[in-house]
Amino acid sequence: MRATDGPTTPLSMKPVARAFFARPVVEVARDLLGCVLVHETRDGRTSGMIVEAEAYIGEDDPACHAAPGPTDRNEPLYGEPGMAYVYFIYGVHWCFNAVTREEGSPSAVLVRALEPLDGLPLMQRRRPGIASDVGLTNGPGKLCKALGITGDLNRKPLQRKPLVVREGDRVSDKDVEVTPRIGITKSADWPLRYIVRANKYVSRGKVSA
DNA sequence: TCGAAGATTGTCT
DNA sequence: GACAATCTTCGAG
Repeated sequence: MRATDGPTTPLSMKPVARAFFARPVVEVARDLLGCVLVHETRDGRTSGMIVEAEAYIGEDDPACHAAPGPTDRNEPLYGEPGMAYVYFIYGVHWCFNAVTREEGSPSAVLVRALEPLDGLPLMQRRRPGIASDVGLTNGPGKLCKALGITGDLNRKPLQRKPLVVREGDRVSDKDVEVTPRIGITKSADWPLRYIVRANKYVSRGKVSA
């Protein structure tokens, strides 16, 4: 299945090329599954395999931040594909996106969940009280906190440190599941959420008790 | 200048 | 299952 049969480490994987992001956003979202997000800070390195991603399709998508047209906030969406778009939400959480480009349309992929690989102790330090590794990164706000991602990384290229997306093992089509997006009110039924089937690190949106 | 909404999460009932 | 926390952004007046 994944990188369990070799000495593969995130550092031995090469960063994904900028051209990877200069494609239709739905293709990028699907292909990001299995890739590895690596963040290096002075505290150490944390990384995780992307197991859940959502596509936001430019100005024609009511749920996309670009829907109202260009503003100060969504300006990164109109910039170079392959950049980070990090924004603060609900006054509490950071969310990480990768900027893509679909025929000139400002679009992005929201990374919603990771399977932790490197720096587990550091992630746990950043998220005190979380005993299980599953709970560290199974949500967009959670993974940003675990990896130490903040607005400082907004508009930073994802091809070089400190924040890098590296090539991982490609997830086969039969292991990819497509569902409606989570946590939004506009065009919420559009099937633009891509997840690794049966992966326990995938978020569940509104968690039911 | 003011008010409302938001791509979430954790806690309480 | 329901709701509060907390703040940035944007549209309206």
